[in-house]
Amino acid sequence: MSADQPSRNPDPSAPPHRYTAALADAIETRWQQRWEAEGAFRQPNPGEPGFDAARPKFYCLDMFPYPSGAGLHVGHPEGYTATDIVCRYRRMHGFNVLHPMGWDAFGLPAEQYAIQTGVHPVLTTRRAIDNFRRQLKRFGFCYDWSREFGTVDEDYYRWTQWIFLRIYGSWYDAERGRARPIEELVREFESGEREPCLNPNAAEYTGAGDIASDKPVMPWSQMHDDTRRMIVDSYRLAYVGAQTVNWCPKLGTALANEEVIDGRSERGGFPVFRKPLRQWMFRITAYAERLLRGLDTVDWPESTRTQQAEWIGRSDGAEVEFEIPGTLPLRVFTTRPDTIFGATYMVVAPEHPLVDAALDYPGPETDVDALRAYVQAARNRSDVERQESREKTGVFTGVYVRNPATGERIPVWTADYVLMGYGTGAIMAVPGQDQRDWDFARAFGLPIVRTVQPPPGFGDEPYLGDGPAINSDFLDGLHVAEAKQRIIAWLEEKGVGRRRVNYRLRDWLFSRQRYWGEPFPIVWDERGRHHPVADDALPVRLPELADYQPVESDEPVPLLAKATGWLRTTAGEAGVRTLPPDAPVTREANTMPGWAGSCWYYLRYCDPRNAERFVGEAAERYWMQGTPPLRGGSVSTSPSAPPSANGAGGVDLYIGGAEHAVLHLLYARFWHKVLFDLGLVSTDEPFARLFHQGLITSIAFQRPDKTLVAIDQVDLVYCNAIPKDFDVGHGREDELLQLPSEVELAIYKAPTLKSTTQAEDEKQLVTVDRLTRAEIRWLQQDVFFYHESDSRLKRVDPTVAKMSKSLRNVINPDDVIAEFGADTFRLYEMYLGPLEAAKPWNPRDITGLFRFLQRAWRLIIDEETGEPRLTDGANGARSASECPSPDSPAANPIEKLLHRTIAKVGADVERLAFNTAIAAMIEFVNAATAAGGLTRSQADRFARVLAPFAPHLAEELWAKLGGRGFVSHAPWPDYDEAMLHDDEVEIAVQIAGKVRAKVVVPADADAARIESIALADAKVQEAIAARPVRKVIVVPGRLVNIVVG
RNA sequence: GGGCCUGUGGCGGAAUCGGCAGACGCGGCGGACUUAAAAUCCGCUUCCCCGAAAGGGGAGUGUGGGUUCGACUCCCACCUGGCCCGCCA
Repeated sequence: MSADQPSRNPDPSAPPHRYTAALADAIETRWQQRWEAEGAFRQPNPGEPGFDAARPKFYCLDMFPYPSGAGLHVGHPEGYTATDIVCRYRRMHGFNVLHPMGWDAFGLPAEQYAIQTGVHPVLTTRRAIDNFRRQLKRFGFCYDWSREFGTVDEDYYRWTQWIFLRIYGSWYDAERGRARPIEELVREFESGEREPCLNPNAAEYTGAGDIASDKPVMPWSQMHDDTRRMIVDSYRLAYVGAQTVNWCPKLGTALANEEVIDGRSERGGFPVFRKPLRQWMFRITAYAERLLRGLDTVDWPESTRTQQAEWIGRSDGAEVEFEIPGTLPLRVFTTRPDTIFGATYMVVAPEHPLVDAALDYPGPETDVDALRAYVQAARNRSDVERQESREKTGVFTGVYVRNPATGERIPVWTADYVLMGYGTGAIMAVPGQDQRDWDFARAFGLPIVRTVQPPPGFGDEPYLGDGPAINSDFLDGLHVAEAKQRIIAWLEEKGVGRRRVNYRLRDWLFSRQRYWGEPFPIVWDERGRHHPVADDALPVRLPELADYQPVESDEPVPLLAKATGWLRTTAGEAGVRTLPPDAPVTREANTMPGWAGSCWYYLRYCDPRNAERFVGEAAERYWMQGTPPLRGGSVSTSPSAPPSANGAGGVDLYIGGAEHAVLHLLYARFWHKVLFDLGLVSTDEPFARLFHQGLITSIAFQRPDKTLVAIDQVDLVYCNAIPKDFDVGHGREDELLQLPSEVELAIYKAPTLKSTTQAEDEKQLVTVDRLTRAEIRWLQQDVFFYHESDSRLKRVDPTVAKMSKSLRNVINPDDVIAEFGADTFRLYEMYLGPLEAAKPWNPRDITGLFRFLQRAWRLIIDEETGEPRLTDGANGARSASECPSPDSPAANPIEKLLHRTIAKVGADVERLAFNTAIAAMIEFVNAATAAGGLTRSQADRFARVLAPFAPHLAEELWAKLGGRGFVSHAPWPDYDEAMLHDDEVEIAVQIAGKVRAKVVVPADADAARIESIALADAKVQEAIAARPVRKVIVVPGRLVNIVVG
């Protein structure tokens, strides 16, 4: 703690052993050193010395941080404190606890920072990690730091690359519903068991709709090697595909849609083009159904499961073929095949092959110039731009198809509201039952036929609801669900359609043109074919690069292409066995995206130093599945062995932000399922229980027009003395504050983000009587003002806002720890409110938790001597003689309350309700203080209850009380169930729903007895006032409700 | 446009299964201690009305309806604030 930091209680006259910030700092750093020196939280693995197989396991994971140069913000310790409390609590219950921490350190921000400052990301990342580690250790979190690693460590990304190769070397067997090694596919082709044709389920081939149905022209053995390769590659779970991206030549990189504004880059304003780019893709779509179904097996927040399900976006419908005379049919996907009789025209995406065909071989009605102009304009527009305007645009292609249901010839249009990336890139337009089709038909004068009868009085708009079919031949009268079944059966019978499930999920674009990421373990030969680097040649190290400025180019050039010495090598040098050693090769110069490292880090924590395997089998099984370690050597896991029997399990508790609800959690599940299918991990899902901590927000101020005011941009004033019915003129911008004439304002700068008690010269706004100079305090209402630039005083309202640099409302955890200590910080964040809720940081409130720790300390420790001050057990008893044996308790209310506190805190920790657990401890300390103190046994047990929350203070108390070892290792105290119940309870008596009296009844009284006691009560009789009693409801232990006539 | 969440004193929040609304903390007010202040300790603190006080009465969990002996809690509609997804056929 630096000397100029403010600290609590600087008063030298305070007792020498008061719990001050300085004492907290001394206690906390001392215990942190002892924990570290003695390896207090080191958790051995099965088979290691000190491992206790008799204990149950608990794997509790935090989302590891991206170590930015800015250091921790207050959101990090929120989730980390929560898991820390649960881990400490479970450890005290005798669990083997795996509680690791590491660094998600590859990624864009470090690289951007390097570009700006010229400092290499290796250095900035190392510095940021050191700072994060220092900050986290200062919180006293019980991580097993011996398991720490970063995703940038060669020992780690070596295995990230290894897993990539496993995915690359796998295909998804749709019949068996799981991934298998690619060699098994090749064997099936060789044996003739499987027809050697392109993968019919490959997204990159289904768009056009034709290739997939091609039958093989020759057996596998006679195929050219390149043909075989193309077929095999079409099955790989990692494949090279062409994806249209936003390409910015000036920045030399592809940009996300969010980074492109009006066709220019958000940063720099450089032009951006849509360009197909050769990219590594993951066939995550193969897992769509598994990823969807798995959501039912995990204990996750409902909202997150819903979000993932919607992201996957399953829709059930049909694929229908519309005949085009003289060529292949146009295939569409629809969720409403029942409306096919109302399909009056077709629309294809501007990128659809049919459009190109129409341009190359225009029909008599094709307006080639208009079509070409429209298509070019549409293709160059980004998705974002396409969505900006809902105005329907489009051009007729000149092509007609035949509606298989009506037999009618209907026109094919192209329009950019149809997307090439979904379904088949073509739709049948049914304006009668679809808003978009309706709008389009209206705009271009196309016919509208209703095929579902709308309810009477329905307006001039498409009808999306249920109703009997009309104008639909044999479907007429059927409701939607039944009509769907009937028409699908009909389509299948006619051979022009089939039932089909479609997913919104797209394949995962996995390569970036950046420097600061994992290199791919792939090389390209001279003929442009990819080859894997052999497992034993890993890692493919990220080359040193002095210049990581983006490459300015019209053609995509990944940054690693600058490392020419690294880039061009030979197969032997690169460790590629599928080519002769002297064959020249070019390394894959793309890098993996930031998500890669976080897809499997939870597995590495189980066994982070393993040099032979990405995670040891026994360790993985023990921590992920809970299966006891197997004796007598290794288990055979042939890659093709079926997945282990149940596959249930995963990380027991995973806490992190909801911003990862979809991407990280979906990507990690995908990798995990591939590893599971290959028999490399033992569970089907990685995270059994997931929880999101809420965002910690801060304050900002809002002008009447709702614009936000940064807290230091204006001269803020804090006031709690405005008369409550005083109108401060909120409504008009230019209205000045007008106070009654006898009042003048004394205005001081407000200490908005510091605790008010520390502010000495930063006085609050007060109102002063002009005659007497006396301070006037009317009421308890917070009113805030600021000086506008014209120096007029105006009112602003405090509001909740995200912490941001621009609003100057960011809290630095280091400052808070310096002022109060880590234990207070931990308690404060946990006391703020429910863990999952968004909560505003209010510096004013921190002091309450600090005072609680002070009272807890003073309850047990004499502030003069620093030694325990304990009572003989008569505390709270009516008299010492009534309480013969110290903690026995019947007559000792503090003992009873302690039992209840132990029970309450334990139950609350289990349900992650830390705020109410802390409230219970505060109540206990207050009651015990009032009662005069605790016995040694009570103090001992209380220290253990406090330990998960304020571990440093608890260790200090424990040591002073003569406890052995660490309180962190002490068992959680027991409670006596009998102590939780009173002999007598006070229950409320309601007359007609209003509480009119309270009566005391024996706790075990039955309903009839309670009723008679209640009715006998004088107040009750008075309230009934001789009205007839209609009914009496008795809820034992709660209340009596008397219904009168 | 769709989906999800949210709304309780001056503030953060509590009420775990439909059963005494406001636990606990902050802030505020009053008191003790002190030359004084800070710190600490004690008491009061949802609002309104009556009362010197003890006490009594009424209202009350965003708004309006409903179910129920009883609703912060369940149902319907609406409003506020927030988050997510968006022409997904």
